Amino acid sequence: MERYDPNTIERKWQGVWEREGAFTVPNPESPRGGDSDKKTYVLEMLPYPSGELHMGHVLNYTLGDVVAHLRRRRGYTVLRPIGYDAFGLPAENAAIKEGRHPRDVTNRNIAAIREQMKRMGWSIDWSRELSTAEPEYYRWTQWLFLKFFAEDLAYRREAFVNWCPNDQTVLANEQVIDGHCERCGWEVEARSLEQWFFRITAYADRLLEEMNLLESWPERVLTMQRNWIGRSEGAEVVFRIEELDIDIPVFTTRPDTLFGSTFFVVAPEHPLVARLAQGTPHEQEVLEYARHAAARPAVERADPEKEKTGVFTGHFVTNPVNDNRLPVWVSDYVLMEYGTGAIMGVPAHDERDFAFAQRFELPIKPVVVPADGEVEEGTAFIGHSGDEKLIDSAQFSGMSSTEAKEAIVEWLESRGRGRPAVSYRLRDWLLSRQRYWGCPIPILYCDECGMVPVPEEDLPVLLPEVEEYLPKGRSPLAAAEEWVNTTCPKCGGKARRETDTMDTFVDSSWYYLRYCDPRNGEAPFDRAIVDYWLPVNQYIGGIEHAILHLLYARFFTKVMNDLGLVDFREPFARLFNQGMLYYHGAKMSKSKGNVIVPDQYVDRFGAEAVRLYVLFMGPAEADKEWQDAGIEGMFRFLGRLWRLGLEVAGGEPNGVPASGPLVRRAHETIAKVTDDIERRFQFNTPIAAVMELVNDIYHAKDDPARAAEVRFATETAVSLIQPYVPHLSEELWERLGHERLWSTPWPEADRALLERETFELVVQVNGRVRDRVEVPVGLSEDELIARAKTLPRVQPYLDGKDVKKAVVVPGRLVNLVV
RNA sequence: GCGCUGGUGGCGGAAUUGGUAGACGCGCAAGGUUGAGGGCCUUGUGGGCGAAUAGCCCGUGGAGGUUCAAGUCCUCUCCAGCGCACCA
Repeated sequence: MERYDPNTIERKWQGVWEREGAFTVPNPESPRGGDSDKKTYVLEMLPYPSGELHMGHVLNYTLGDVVAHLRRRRGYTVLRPIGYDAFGLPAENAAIKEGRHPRDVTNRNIAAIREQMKRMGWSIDWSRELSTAEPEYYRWTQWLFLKFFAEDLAYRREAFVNWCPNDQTVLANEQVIDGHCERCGWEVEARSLEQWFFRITAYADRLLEEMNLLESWPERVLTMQRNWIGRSEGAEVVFRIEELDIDIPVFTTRPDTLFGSTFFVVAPEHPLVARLAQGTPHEQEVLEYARHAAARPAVERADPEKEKTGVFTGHFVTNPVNDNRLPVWVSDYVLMEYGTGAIMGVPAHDERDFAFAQRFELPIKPVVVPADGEVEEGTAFIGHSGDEKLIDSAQFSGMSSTEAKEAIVEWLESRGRGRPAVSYRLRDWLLSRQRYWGCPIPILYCDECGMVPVPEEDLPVLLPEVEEYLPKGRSPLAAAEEWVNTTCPKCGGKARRETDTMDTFVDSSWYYLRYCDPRNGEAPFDRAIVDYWLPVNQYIGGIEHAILHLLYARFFTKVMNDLGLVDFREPFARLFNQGMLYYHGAKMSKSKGNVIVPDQYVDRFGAEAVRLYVLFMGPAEADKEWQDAGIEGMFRFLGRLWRLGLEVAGGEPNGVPASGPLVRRAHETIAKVTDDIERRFQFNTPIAAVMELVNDIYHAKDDPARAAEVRFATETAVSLIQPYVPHLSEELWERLGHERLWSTPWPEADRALLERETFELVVQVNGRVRDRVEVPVGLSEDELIARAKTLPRVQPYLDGKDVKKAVVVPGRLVNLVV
């Protein structure tokens, strides 16, 4: 018999698909009238072309491929594009190392990845392929930036920013992990620099509220985003320094504890620090402390375990609720970036303030007590119920915490000393980078006109050629003098170009829209086409993008909705995070050197054994350990299916309508596979189900009387496994005398055949299984109990005992309680 | 410290609504096919007692509980992974 030769089969069908444009999907003629109920946009996160495709990608794209194939065969028009997140530091670093242009490195990597993807046989519409580093694409990234700029959603300001001394560039907050650069692991410094920001904080509430528009997102991703946004309701309370005639507001979530405030703290970076220190005996000490604190590494400063530090300024603020004078301190446990950069110290009810008060022997004054029970000694009493009672708080004493919050803020508001306020942990998105390989920011600086956006018709602002990519703390673009020096489009005078480039997360915040209309030269996309395809029905990617990419993309979509560019507010209706792959007990990563590249396995077992194995390994969302032996099992199964297919194809095509137990098994398998993929998003169990069917067929295939059954069941197995192994199944389908399985309607389970005439009744005595017996369906409960009692293996347990109770689960079991 | 997710044979895992624990695959063992090996086909394979393909007992990290019935629900606890963590 002809051997199963995956490489020949795979190459053959990949050629056919390409020639026939099997997975190319044109946009609807009139997208506005398109039936969006019959479309599916399946999207996987676009790869960063870092060199090679690894098994994590293989899992990601194979998942999407199964969904796409199934959807197509169920009558949907499926959009399934691919592209490359092509700008970014790794290509630039590789370029520096190899002495080549980042573009060459990137294009070489893209070519390699494309080759690998084609070899895997994914059903991608290659006509929509895009790269974010091509001028045809980044032109529109710049265009969008200008739209944001016009709306004041992109702005420039001097700010303390995260600076990575190794990569010589700034980082967004989201790219700093435990005070270290996400990419290279160096300790991040705080530096005050002029930088570009997107005003994502203006959308904080909508990013929270509009989560309810999402159909199906993992709860943990939503939680992570909620935590990241960190919305806190509270009040702004204005304290006053009489002798300096200045008001300092603070933000607090606990206005009910205002009477317990015994000190006041401002952040070392607070703009009033210098004035507070001026002329006091503490001046030198304060300024020294502020300078020192600002220069401290962020990691060290942010460690809650370390002892609190701080200095007294010599000044006092007046507490607006009781006119108490509170000493003003400077301490680095107060952050300039959150709230107002100043706090009221309430040591009795805040752990951090408690620690500070203990360190500097400041008074601790409890003003809230539990409704019942005792306060633990030596800690701050927080209280979470809201029922806690106020004491020593003037007219508010006796109120519950919840009542007092409202009453005190109201009282303050009536005196102009406070108001309700909301604070967020989320900061504006720092988007400028001092690196070469990114999208240039389309802004000019004119001596006369100031900051001037590049006119739309002058886009794209192309990346200039430079000699040297090595970062030196300023953008390498600054060296391209001819490019930097230009004329002002407003006044015609001298102007200089912005030399920073954009964070690559800007590029990937809208790529899913460009796929809809990738060759549009007039606009980033046609609105009607985008409105037809979006939202993405199923987005698939790694959990590592739970915050960064997904939050940014949601933000971009909301802004574009406000600008009238799109008519939806959330880009991704359903999100799925596949699990991480481990090898030899560790997360696969380049630095650990345990990345598995598919090629070696594709060479030996074919792409389809690899595709099958990544899905068979376990639940798609779970982290899993790659095992070489596992893939051999898949190869064996495919060989088994191959031989079965050839054997059946070589037999008589049987026109007699098939019936029998195998036909029923086939229909049960159809129901299981369809339900598992479509409803349960479970990909491993359908494979097991088809394997079971194949095993059953093997037991019947040598009986000539069952040839029709065997043929039907075999064809069903081939059809059901097609989304997983489209090449092999296509080949067998052809040999079985059919054409184009990829566009053959997905089989439907025959309800009538699923109905059974008998079932196996499980008989338990006192909850323990004692026997099983095949009985007809439709027996009454009493009849089932009677049948159960007569069973010889059950009888000994009933001997001489009364059956006190009998529980019947229809169609399943009888439990006799004695 | 707080939050989330998970813990099932030698291994990866299945068990969908509280109803037969261990599907399917790997590994291992036996038989068949074969000149041999590989491959393929068939059978067996959670643990214990047992000659047994007779039967019984134990068994889903641990301890309790609810229930006729618990891998599944509840309480406590241990372990692992992930997220957050001076955010007022």
